[in-house]
Amino acid sequence: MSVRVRFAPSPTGFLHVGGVRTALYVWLFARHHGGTAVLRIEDTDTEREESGAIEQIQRSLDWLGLDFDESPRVGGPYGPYLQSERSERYQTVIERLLAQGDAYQCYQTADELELARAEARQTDDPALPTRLHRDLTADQIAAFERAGRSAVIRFRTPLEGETVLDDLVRGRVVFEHRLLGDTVLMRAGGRPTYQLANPLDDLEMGITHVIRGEDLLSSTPRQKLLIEALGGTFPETAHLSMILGADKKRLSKRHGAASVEEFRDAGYLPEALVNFLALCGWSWDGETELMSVAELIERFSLERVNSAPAVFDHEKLAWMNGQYLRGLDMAAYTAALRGYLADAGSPLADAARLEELVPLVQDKIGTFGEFDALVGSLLEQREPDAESWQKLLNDDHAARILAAAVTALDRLTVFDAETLESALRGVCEELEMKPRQAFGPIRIAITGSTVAAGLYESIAFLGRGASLARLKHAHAAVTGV
RNA sequence: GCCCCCAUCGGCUAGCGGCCUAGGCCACCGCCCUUUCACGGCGGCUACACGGGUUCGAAUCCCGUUGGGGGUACCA
Repeated sequence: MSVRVRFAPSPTGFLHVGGVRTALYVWLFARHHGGTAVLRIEDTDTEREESGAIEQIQRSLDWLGLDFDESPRVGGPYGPYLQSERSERYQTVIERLLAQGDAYQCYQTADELELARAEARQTDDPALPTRLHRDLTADQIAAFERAGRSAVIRFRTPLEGETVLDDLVRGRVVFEHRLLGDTVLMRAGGRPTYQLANPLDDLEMGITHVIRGEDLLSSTPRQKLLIEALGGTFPETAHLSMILGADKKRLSKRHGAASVEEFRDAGYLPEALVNFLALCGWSWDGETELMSVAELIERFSLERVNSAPAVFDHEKLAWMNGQYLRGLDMAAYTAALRGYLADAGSPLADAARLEELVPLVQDKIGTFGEFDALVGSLLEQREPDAESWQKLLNDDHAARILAAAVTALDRLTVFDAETLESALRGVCEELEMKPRQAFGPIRIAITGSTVAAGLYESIAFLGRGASLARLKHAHAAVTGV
């Protein structure tokens, strides 16, 4: 049987790293097995839905290169892929469950429920409050209806026995039925809950493997029972551990979880994020770190997914991004950089000589976000970094050095990095100074900062006129003229 | 409270009874390279949560404790 897996986010906001990791594993699993990756949007809770969230999720997946075979956008044979458009199916199933006696109306008010829950805390039957209306007589139902109460539909969970789950990453997990409670399948307003829509859609969409976060592990037995009541076979499951923040707390939207788009905006490459996330909870041989998407697809397996939670390691991601950046050829680097700058709204995106700067920065920066600080001043005239400039002004040798540099560079007819190097080394000899000492003021004069790309290359890029102008400007500032 | 999951260096992890005086990567600390910052190279630091078993032998299996996480919604 062909593998069919799904990623089923709810549109409550942006896609964060935990969600993406799940999406990635789902996608890798599908691709590895030559199966089908489905994207389904679980928008059963209109209250929590955020407008634009679906588009944002789709955009993030696109950026990462996770193409889903069936989705709200591209459609597919099992659509619609928006739960809000599948209402009649849920209604049909509810009627069937009611007729079978596997579901029933529950008329409890919120207050009654809360009271019952408070009382139940003292007993050894925590699920009791959920089944108070499980055996209502026809008269009682009629009375509630006459009183104008509306009912939710609950699943009649077996009171005895247990459900065993053989999870692909967690192994055997056993749940006692008496602790499960009677799940609400349909809200009073007639809209389904996740507990109904999710497993039912999995069944109807022919999903073979459910790959999702561990936060959904405890709802699994209820879903399995429901599917079995419907005569269906519950899919295999793989529950992934949570991704934690530096404080070991679960990463979530309200807990410092970065959205995919934040990584894009910070200058990360999608390939790097994918590689990194793949390794966040999975490993191939424990040694190999850098893997292309094709390699990930070939090597990915649920068996090698780690069951322990993982702390999101920003440092390592940054390192990995640098590895990817350094591996790009000049054309690809330029294109990616230009794209990044354009997205960031930087005027440098249109710079004609952008490509010439690639050799100056490629080995130095870990994200495109660092590009501007390093060489931005070579592309446009800017105010120097205040701290660096102060350092220049405080340097007793600055005036001599800058004067000598102006003289030396003024003589040059060829203005390439090599010529500049020998000329500047000549300056050092003339002044009897170490390059370390002499180049500081020159760098600040040229780039406006103590931290910059290679000095000779920077000067060469700037060109004779601009370089001399900057050196003279700095000289004037230092001598107070 | 109750239920479920998890537990190897600071972080990500390898390890599925002897190959482990525990390997790789990131970070960190030295040194080298060097025009700053980086990159790169070399070296170093540091871990099997604890207590009981099982076994000739345990990081690896079992039980307990502790700690962390998740769930306990007419959220997903």
